[in-house]
Amino acid sequence: MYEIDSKSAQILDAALPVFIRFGFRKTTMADIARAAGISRASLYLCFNSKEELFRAGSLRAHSQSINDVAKTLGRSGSIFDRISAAVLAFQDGLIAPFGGSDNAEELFAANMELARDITADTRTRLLDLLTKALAEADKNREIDLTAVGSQPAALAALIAAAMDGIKHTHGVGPEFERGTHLFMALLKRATTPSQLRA
Amino acid sequence: MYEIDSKSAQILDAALPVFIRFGFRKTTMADIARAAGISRASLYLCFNSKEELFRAGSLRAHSQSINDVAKTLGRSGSIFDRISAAVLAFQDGLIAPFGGSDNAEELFAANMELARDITADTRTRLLDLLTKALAEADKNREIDLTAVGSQPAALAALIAAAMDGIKHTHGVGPEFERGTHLFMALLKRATTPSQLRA
DNA sequence: GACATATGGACAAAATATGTCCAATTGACT
DNA sequence: AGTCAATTGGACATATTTTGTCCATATGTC
Repeated sequence: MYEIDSKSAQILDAALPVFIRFGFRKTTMADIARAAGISRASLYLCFNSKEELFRAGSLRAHSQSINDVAKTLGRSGSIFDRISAAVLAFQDGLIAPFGGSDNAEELFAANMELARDITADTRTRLLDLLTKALAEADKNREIDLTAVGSQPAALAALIAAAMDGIKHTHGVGPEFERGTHLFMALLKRATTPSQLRA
Repeated sequence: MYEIDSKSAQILDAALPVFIRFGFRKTTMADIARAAGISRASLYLCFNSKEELFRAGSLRAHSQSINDVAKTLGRSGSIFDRISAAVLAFQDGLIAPFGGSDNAEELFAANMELARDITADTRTRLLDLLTKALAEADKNREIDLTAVGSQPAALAALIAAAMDGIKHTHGVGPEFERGTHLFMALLKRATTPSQLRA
């Protein structure tokens, strides 16, 4: 749906570490051009402004992450293993690169200012993917949603919300992973069909 | 000799991490004021310009380091153990804080531009301290400089030069420490008075 | 040669930073 | 309450940097 030629992609890849290093505000188009090994004039041939470039970068990162999620959900394995791996992949792609940076906050704020829609769209798509995966697992009797009186979409929303909360309080390190696994274990136990339980 | 009131010191301590994070060029007086928890107006009461502030910071760092060197050389122990510890202390104080930063190069360049004299003075004082320590050890017969046909000042200069070289090629990590120890072992073996040798 | 693409440099306009100033505020001390 | 010194936000002119645009000139590629 979104097309990005290889030149633009190369520029965005070069721009990311620059934004991480300096933050959005202190990063100049000259900084990015230098990092990408091209002239400032050429840079403006691809992106009309720093805002546009940043949006493209955000879109690229979000697209890659949601792509990873779809791919991960499509693998074999139990539904919760796949969801767990997918959610971790999502965080790895979108959050981890900024996690260690002093400028993470400022960059996140810039993203909310300039690319809120992209972030919102991506979240919608994430929920969609989770919902579809849950619905299919429900149909296959791998899980039993009636046991918790819920619908796939509602459960998908809960999972995403819980991930947000865990990320928020536990950070993005290994603690996040542990929290995710625990949450998934709870979810698995709660939705295992009764005839399969011990 | 150089007086710095506690307020200025507090400001400089707050400024250091800011310079490390953004580099000299991208750091603004507003950034520093914010980090120090004071107003920009107050900041200008202490330092008349960013250059002056940077010089004061450089002076502070160099003074602290040379102070550590003097203290370390004054301890008990063999002359080479003391010199080794002193040189490591010098590097730790002056280089290590910047070592990990992406902006180390730019900051070093800024220092050479704005505070070359301070750096040169400090080096002179370092050589002086080393020279005095070596001369005393020579007088005490702990070492025998005639064995290598040298004078304290010349040997001190060699040590400092070697440290520079080791830092330059080995970096500032644990490799620097290893290189330093090896060099000191060589030096010790070479200058041990013959009547004490195996 | 024709063509598309990249470049350095120049440029005005916009945005930021610098350094200075002052009236108002704060808080400690008498 | 009154004095004093220190700190502040905000205004300000100036200087510097950044932006976004343009073009004449390379630098290949077909």
